Amino acid sequence: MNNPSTPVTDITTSIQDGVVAAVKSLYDHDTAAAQVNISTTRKEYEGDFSVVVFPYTRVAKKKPEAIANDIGNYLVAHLPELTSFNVIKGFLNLVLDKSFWNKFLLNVAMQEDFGKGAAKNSTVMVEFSSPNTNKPLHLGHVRNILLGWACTQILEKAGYKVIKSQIVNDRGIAVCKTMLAWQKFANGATPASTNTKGDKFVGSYYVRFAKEIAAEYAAWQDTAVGQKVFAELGKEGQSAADFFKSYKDKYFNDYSVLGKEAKALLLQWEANDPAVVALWKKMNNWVYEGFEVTYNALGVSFDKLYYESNTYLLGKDMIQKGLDQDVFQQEGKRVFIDLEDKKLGVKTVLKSDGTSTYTSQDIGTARLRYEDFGMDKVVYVVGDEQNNHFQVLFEILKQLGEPYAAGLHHLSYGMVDLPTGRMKSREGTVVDADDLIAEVIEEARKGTEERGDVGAFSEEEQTAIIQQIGKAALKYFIVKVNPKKRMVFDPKESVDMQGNTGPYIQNAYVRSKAVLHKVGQADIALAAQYLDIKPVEQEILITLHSYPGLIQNAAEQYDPSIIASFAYDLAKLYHKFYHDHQIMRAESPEAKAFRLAVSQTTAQVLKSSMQLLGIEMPKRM
RNA sequence: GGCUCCGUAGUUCAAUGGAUAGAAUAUCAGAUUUCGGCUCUGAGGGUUGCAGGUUCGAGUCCUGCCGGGGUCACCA
Repeated sequence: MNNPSTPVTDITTSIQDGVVAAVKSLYDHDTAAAQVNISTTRKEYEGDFSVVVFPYTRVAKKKPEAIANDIGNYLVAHLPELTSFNVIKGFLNLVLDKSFWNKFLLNVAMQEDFGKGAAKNSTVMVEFSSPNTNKPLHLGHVRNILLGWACTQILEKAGYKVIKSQIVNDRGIAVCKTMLAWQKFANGATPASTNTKGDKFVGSYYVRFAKEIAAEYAAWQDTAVGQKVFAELGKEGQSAADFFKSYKDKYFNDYSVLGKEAKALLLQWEANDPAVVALWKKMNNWVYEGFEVTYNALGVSFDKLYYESNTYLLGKDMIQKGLDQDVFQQEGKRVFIDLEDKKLGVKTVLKSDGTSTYTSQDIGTARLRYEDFGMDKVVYVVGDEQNNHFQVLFEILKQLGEPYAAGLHHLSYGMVDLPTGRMKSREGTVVDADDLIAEVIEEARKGTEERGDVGAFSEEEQTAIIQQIGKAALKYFIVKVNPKKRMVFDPKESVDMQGNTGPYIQNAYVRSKAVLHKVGQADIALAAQYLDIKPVEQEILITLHSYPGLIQNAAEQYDPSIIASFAYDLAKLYHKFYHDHQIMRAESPEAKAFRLAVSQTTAQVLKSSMQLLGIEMPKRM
């Protein structure tokens, strides 16, 4: 039963196993250890862990209190770590020997890699960020990136081999619109010549195209052709404005001069026209340079990049395989899958001209990834508006019998709203990622200067600390929310330093480090003799004890918010501990040594858990 | 309309089917302070959208409503 990642130390599994044995021995009934309901004892009762015994009333045919007594006696007799128990209703509260906690702290929690799960011999690819090359990153991407990054860190810590990847949407009509606008209106300007960040520079031409075509469209509406179209196709009683609003796409395809040029560019690109491809490469590289700056600011990186320009034609052989296996149906050149029975509708995978779709691309890309890495799990970090797409994709890959099909997961997250409502590009309420990062850092700078407590450091150190604080505020604010929930991002609250925030946790870390710095390292031999563990100290130990299990939970559920709450709880407890107990002038040398060990471990675990969220700890604040 | 996710203090968020639903923030009251701003202590604040059901036990599971989001493309 001894899992290498959780040696003797994981007392909860010992208790669960003990309960299984007790139930077998007392009532001759088999239960699974995982089914044993165990939790930490609530503060108002005596004990460390509690077992809920209600589930055994049926097999024992006794009152819950009697069962709890039976099992309690059995456990105390069989588990040396247990000293006593008490029973309240159906709850069996178990009291552990103080030496258990002492040993746990000194022998287990203090280990450098505490929390690290046993190697799982399983490779998981996490796909996140996955931007378009015609738009700079915004607040929505920030949530995606932070969630994705945190997942990679958590999975790695849990014992998986992790590949960080993104697929760049670098082709298509939108990209051609941007290129066209640059050709027509830039006069050869570059990011360097205009001193503009590359992605912003390119993005501005995408916006420029939208403006130009809107003007073109408006002018066309007054022409004889435009009026004729309205007269012929406009519905009874429909205003010209309403009609032309709904006619926009049709106009782009059938009448627009700019639209025609953009489409011609796309055809040239697909035909590998050297001049077009060269321009495309040049502009995309500007974008990548810009993205790199933002990724660096957020502290994320990737192992493998996929480009849609390389993958958009993939998947045809998979489609053929699916046709051979009768997974897909065909109608002329069009290939589709009928998933009505799964309530997922009918999805086209190849269009009637035989060209690819989003679905076929993703089928091909999944296969390519498997050939590249042989992973058995893939996590797609993508917004919840694509739930249907991924359900269909996963179902198809399953029916095709892909070996990794059982390990596919869509980490679907909700949109980020502003207090004023949804972000809308048309109304200019989109929060730019770079602006946001700059803003939180600026706010951190103001806060730090007001308190004036980094004055002793060099300019360089101050800047580093301020950046760490600002980024922590932003990252923690976003990642503490359960991913699947739509969240409200209040810029004001995001830079708060008080309460349930990143800087608050950083503060606990800095405080514990300062204690160690001032008072010295823990004397382990001396600390081992301290058994009069105080309630707050005990709470810290119980919290630390839960860390490895929570990492596994967070990895299984792909939910970084679990780690965020853990870090906050630990920070809060440490602040309280610091407030309640003397360290330097502790009542005994043993107590002092023990409290230093608590401080040291808390510092290390705070750092470790925040690192899982992509948050750095400053040296001082 | 079909499918799906969400609905918890004023607000933003917690709560492996377990004990009296918790934090933060805002508010109020004290304390402290050169400050209406920083810090500390405390208080109030809830029929967990509604109605049923399952269970020893439901915020959590099931059914039906109500409200909100998303999605129902030969776009990506």
